[in-house]
Amino acid sequence: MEKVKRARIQDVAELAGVSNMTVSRVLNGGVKVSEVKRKAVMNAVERLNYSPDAAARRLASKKSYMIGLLYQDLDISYVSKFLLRALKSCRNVDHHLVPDGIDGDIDEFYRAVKKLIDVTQIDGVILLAPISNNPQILELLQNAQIPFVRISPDDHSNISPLIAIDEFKAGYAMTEYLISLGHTKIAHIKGHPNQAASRLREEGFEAAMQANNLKIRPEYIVQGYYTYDSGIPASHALLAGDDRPTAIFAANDEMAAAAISVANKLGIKTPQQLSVGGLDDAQLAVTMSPHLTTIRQPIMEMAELAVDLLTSNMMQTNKLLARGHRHILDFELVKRQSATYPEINISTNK
Amino acid sequence: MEKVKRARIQDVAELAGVSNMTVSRVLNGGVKVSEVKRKAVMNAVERLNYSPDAAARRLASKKSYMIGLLYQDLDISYVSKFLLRALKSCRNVDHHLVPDGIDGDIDEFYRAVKKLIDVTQIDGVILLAPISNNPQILELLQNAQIPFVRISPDDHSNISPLIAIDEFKAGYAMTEYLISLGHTKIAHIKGHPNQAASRLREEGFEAAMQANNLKIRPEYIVQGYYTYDSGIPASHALLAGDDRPTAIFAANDEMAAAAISVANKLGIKTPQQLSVGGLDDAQLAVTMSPHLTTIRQPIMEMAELAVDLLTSNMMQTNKLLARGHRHILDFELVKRQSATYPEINISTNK
DNA sequence: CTGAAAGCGCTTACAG
DNA sequence: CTGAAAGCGCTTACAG
Repeated sequence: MEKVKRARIQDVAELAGVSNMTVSRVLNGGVKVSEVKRKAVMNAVERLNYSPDAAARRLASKKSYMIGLLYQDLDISYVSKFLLRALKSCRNVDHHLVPDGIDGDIDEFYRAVKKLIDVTQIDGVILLAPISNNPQILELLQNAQIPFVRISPDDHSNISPLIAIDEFKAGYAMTEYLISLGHTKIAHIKGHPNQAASRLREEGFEAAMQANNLKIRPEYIVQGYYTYDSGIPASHALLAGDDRPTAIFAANDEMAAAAISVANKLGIKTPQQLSVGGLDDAQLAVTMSPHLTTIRQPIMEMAELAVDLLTSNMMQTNKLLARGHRHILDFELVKRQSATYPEINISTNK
Repeated sequence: MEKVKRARIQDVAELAGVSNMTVSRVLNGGVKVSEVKRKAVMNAVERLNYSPDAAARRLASKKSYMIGLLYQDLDISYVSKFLLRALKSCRNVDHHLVPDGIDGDIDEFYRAVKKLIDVTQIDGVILLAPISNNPQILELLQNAQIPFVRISPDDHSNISPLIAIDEFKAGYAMTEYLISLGHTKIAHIKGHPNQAASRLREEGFEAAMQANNLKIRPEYIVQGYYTYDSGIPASHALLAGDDRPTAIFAANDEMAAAAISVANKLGIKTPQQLSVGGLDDAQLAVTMSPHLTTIRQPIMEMAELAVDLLTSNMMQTNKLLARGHRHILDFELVKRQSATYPEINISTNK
C-alpha cells in the first residue's frame, strides 16, 4: 500500500508559519485574518492537499455538518433527480445529506424527523413538495429552530427561503405554445386540488387563452389528480364526444401519457389528430411514443441552490441571504413529438 | 427549547456501574464481557436511550463508518430504488452511505473513486451493475484492500461477495409463463451483448422452449440493447412480417414497452393479438397501457443484504460471511395485463 | 474479563 | 488580528 498520510491542520499551520487557529479561521471564514497569513495558509492547504477531517470538525464544533432531505416517495423521478444532485452538492461543501421519506403513516414520519433533529442533529433541512406544505413538519422545524428551505411550496410566505418555478407562467407558456402551433380548441386536465400549483397552472392556461381571444369552454377543463390512472377518465371525458379538442395541456406528464393512451384506444392519432403537452419532463416523457412535449423544472439547479442556501447560511453569520427569500427559477419548454400543428390548419394552408 | 441532552458513554457507564471501556466493548461486540455487566450496560443504554456519537467514534477509531455506492446513471429507476433502500439500511446500522455515479468519462470517475478511498476513507463499497464488471475499478479496490460487494456482476468469481438473481431462471420463468398461457410462437428481444445477463436470459428462453418441445425460430430472436429506442427496430423486424409471433419476451421493460408501441402502430392489439413480457419491473411498467407483465428483482432485499455484508463484516472479525460468497436471491413474476391467452386458442376452446 | 490513561484532529472560549 | 490551552466523546493500546 502506498497509502498517503492525510495532512492535518497542524501540518498546514507549520508549513504556513502560523498557529492552528489561524488555519481554522481561514478555512471557516467569517473572521478577519491578515491578507498575508491568509495567503500563506491557502498556499499550504493547496500544497498539502489538505481537507479538514470531518469527524474531528464535527466533534469539536458540535455542528453536524449534515442536512436532511425530506420527501414523499410518490414521484420517484422528481425525487431521485433532486436527491442525486443534492448528494453531489453536499459533498462539494463537505456536508452529508441525510435523506428521509414517508414510508408508513405521517406520524411515523414525524417521529423520524424528530429523530433527525435530536439524534442526528442535522444543521438544516430541505423540504420537497408536497412535504414543504405540511404544517406539522413545518412547526416542528420552527420550534426546534432548524433552518430549512422549501421546494415548490404552496404557501409563499416568508417563514423560510423557498425555491420554485412560476407555475402560472409554466401553464401560460405551454398553452401559448399550443396556440402558436395553430390550435384553438385546447383542453386542460387539472392537477390535484390540494396543491396550489394545480390552480396556478390552470390560471396560466386560462390567461393565455384569454390573451389570445380564445374561448375557454368549461367542458374542456376536467379534473385530474396527477396520477396516470386519474388521467384516463379525464381524457375520456375530453375525447369521447364529437366536438373534441385538438390539443390537451395536462398539468403533469403522467396525465399527458394517459391522454395519449386514451386517444390511441379511441383511434385518435397523436400528434396528427391530437396534440398533447405535459409538465415535469419525467422519465416516461421519452420512453413513451410519441415523445412528450413538456415543461422541465430546473431540478439540478434547485438542488444546488437549496444546499448552498443551507450551508452558506450556516458558515457565515452575514445575512446576505435573508431567511425568507423567494427564489423563482426559470423553466424550459421542451418541444418533442407529441404536439404539432392541427390537421385542419394544414389542409387550410394548402 | 426543551432540548434533551444526549447521553454520553460516561453516563451509561456510571448508571451501569462499569467503566467507559466496558460500555464500548459491549456496544462494539467481538470482545468478551461478563454476562452480568453486559446486561447492566444494555439496560443503561436502553434507559438513557443512548446511541454513540458518530463523530467521536470516527475520530477515535480511524474508521469512517461510511460505505460507498458506485453506480452508472443509466437506469435511473433501478439505481434510485437501490439507493433509497441502501440509505435506510445504512442508517439502521449507524453508517453513512456515500453514493457516486459516472458523470463524465470513466477516468474522471476513477479519480472520484480514488478520492473516496483516500479522502473520505470509506470502509467498503457496493458496486451496482454494470460497474460491478469494470476491471479498472475492481483492481483499484483490490489494491487498496477495500472490501466490496458486487451486485449482478457478469463474472461470478470469488473476488468478493456478490448478490444477484439467477438470470437464466428469470428468462426461463417468463418464457414458461408465456407458454403456460398457450403461446407457441414466442419471440425474444435480446439485451446488450456486453452483459452476461443478456446471454443468460436468452439461454433461459431457449431452454424453456426446448423443455416444452417448441421450435426456436432464428428469425424470432432479435438483437436489442436495453434501450427503448433499440427496441423499436427489433420489434419491427418481429412484427412487420406475415407470420408473426403471438408473444414476445423482451430482455427488459424498456424494450417491452417499445414492442407494445410498435404493435400499436401496426394495428396489432396488446394483449389480444400480442402478449408481451419484460424484465425489471421498472417505473414505466405501470405507467404504460396495458400494464406490463414482467419480472421483479428484489432490489430492496439486495440493498439491505449488501449493506449488511459490508457492515457486519467490518464489526465482527469472524469469517461467518466468507468474502466470496454468492448470494442468489429469488425474483418474482409479476402478472399484469400485457400478457394473456393467444386469440387463436380462445376460439379453439369454444 | 476489566479499567486508567492517552490521543484522534479539530474548534471554542479565553487572553492579549 | 493572533495564539496557547482545554475539551468534544469516543476507542486504542497498555496494564493487570
